[in-house]
Amino acid sequence: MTDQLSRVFAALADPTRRDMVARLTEADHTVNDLAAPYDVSLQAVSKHLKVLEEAGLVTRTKEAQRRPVHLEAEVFDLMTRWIERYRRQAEARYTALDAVLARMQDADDPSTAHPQEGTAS
Amino acid sequence: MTDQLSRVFAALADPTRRDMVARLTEADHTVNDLAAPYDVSLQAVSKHLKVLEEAGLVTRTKEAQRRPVHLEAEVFDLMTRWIERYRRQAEARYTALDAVLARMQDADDPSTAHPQEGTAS
DNA sequence: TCTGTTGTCAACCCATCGGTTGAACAAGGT
DNA sequence: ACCTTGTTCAACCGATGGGTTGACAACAGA
Repeated sequence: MTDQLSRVFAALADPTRRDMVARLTEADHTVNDLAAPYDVSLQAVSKHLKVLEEAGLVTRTKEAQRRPVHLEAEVFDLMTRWIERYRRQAEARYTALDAVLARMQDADDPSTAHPQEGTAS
Repeated sequence: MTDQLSRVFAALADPTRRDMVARLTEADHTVNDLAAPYDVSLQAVSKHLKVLEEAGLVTRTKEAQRRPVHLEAEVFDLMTRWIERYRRQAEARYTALDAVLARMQDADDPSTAHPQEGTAS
């Protein structure tokens, strides 16, 4: 799980981290500030922040002894690009190719099983 | 991690599973079919499929002894809704409030250090 | 300089994840 | 009734994830 896209998805798979991100859209926050609503230790929150940071979702600038956390919204684009790309493709298939697929399944031939690799990056 | 949104994000945090989803946008596939490009066991792929299914990303209809896997693209909306909501919020803040923030920083007064709390759910 | 605040690092615990192998099951084809 | 094909279940393994506690670093203010 080295690529950024994976890290971003993984980061947002946690409800606490999603909530943090949501709150960070309103304003920057210090770690303490950010930790307040959750009933976990400050260290746990610090870990969450580290995950978000490694995903590129937030940055921390050290300002005196407090490190305000700042949201980097551009990373969202990484996800939306991925999602939109495949969603559009899927939708196209469901609408225009509906009848065609039905026919293809009808003509399904196990011997020519074609794993369908395509680009599949 | 019980909510669907978390499950969807977690499911897509794995490159292999993302690749499967990508390929499923082109056409439905059987498990064998789907497993072909990867050099992991068939059982591993079956597990991945289970994860995708529990996230609501795919459905399997038993047809004869093979279980064709079908992509459910609507779940994508769940993510895009979440992402777009907060991205728009973040962007609004970055653009409209840019100057305001700059001025606030300028007038920065240590005694009124204002952690910027706002509503902070 | 001593103290309090803010945050991180380190070690540990337990649950989950992604992978394996081996066995089982279910539905055709012959 | 077989055997083959397609797929899943079960048990296990090492790595990772989210949580804890305890110690420590860095700076502000007295």
